[in-house]
Amino acid sequence: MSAVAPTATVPEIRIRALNDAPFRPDGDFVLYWMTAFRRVRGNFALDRAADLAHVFGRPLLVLEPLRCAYPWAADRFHRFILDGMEDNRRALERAGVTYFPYVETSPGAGKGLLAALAGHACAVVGDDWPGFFHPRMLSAAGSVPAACEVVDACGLLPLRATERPWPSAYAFRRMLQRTLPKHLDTMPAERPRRGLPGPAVIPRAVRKRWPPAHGALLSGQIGLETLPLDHAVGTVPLRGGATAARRRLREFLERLDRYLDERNEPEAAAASGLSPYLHFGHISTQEILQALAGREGWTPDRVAERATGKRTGWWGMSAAAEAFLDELVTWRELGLNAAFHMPSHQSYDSLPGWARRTLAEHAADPRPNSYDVPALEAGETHDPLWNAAQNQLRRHGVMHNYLRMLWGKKILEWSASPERALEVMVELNNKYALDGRDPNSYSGIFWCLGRYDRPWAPERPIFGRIRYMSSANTARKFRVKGYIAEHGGEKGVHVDDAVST
DNA sequence: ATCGGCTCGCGCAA
DNA sequence: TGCGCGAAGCCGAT
Repeated sequence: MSAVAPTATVPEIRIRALNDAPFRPDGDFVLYWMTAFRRVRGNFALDRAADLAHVFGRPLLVLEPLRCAYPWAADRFHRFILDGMEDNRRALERAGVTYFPYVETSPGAGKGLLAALAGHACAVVGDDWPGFFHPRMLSAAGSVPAACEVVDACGLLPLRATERPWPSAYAFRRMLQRTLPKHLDTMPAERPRRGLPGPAVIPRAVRKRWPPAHGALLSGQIGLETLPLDHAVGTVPLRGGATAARRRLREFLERLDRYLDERNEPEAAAASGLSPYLHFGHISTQEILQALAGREGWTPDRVAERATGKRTGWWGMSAAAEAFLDELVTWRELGLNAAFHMPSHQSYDSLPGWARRTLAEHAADPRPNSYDVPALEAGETHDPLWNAAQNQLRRHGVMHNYLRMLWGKKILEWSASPERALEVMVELNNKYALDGRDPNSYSGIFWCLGRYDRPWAPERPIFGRIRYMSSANTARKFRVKGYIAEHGGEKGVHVDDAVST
């Protein structure tokens, strides 16, 4: 099927057919079903849909749906996604592409919309994403009445460029250094293709049953009170969408030199803060790499010949840029690799053998401190640094990178079993973190339990040979007083937060 | 302040 | 088969 399809701009390896239905050249439009890469720039899936629309001489219709009944659905995620939808609405309007934002108003209301539109389409193109509910959703989507394919716009390395899960960042990095160069010269488009026929006509019956979301909902003039969400989780004072992502990227690059020495300092705003935007697909790795390249005067021919697996020296950029790229590319795509190749990556059994063994040997150790979920959730433990980190997560939807590790280690220490610790981490992270439910969130959580890590001595209670971390040592190594003052206790609540609840 | 040792499994060189 | 090496650690010795 893809033999008749043009692949001028999108590499074949990123395209996957979900069924063997033939293209329908006399369809009314090509449908792009946007669910993971919620952006118009740097999006191979949108590029592919636009290529097909061009070939068939038909309009492109972009459907961006938002369900309300997925696990942990809550105001903060809805608001963040809606911000992005408003950006997409504007950008597609400028490009002359028809945009259909759909926001479910009751659980399951959106069921049937994709199939109904597919019935009129030359082809359906969707987002190939290995995390959360996507794999199951995509395998069901193959039954729509049209040719349906999904495109991998996850990162620099196509998911299908590897054939197995990697056990360590070091080995994965060495593979990347060998493999990435041949993928760096194919970049997605910087803006949606112009000049396609249009507008696409959405059938009346479809508009009637699934009315497009009101502009005032996207722009925030209408609130989320009427939607069936967990309103108790609250919103966060962070704007979503591609425009905010781009602004954040520019700010980050202005202070990139601080990244090297200060990214682990809880009180320094040295980290990129891009994780929520990457999670919802509001910005692409390629756009970030291009911005770095511009700042560093870098071109792909600067990469080293030898693949050593070392963290620095391969890209041929400044030390700070390379440290950031190791997060953005090595660690992020390592998480995607796990999600893609290990359907069990969210289950305890996917931990390495040595980790499960040592944790099992200490499963019966007494737990001097233990807290139930409500106490943890509210940040009411004996540990002020941990409480501050948890409060930051609950109120802001993000947590400082270094403290995120400590946060997980303490949950292991305070839980009745490592399996229970995993459940609690997943619950709190997915409930409150904007980048929760991301493959990277899972690799971060599993790292706390030994994934991608090695055993450490001495063998300790509860942890066994799992790497141990303590709040006392963290306080010794970094400045944390201001962080605790800012996020600890009731007076840490900001005006923004008070407004949001 | 800095250093080594602790411990396991991998991937590569031999 | 051996060996070097690893997301951010910890602890005690110097």
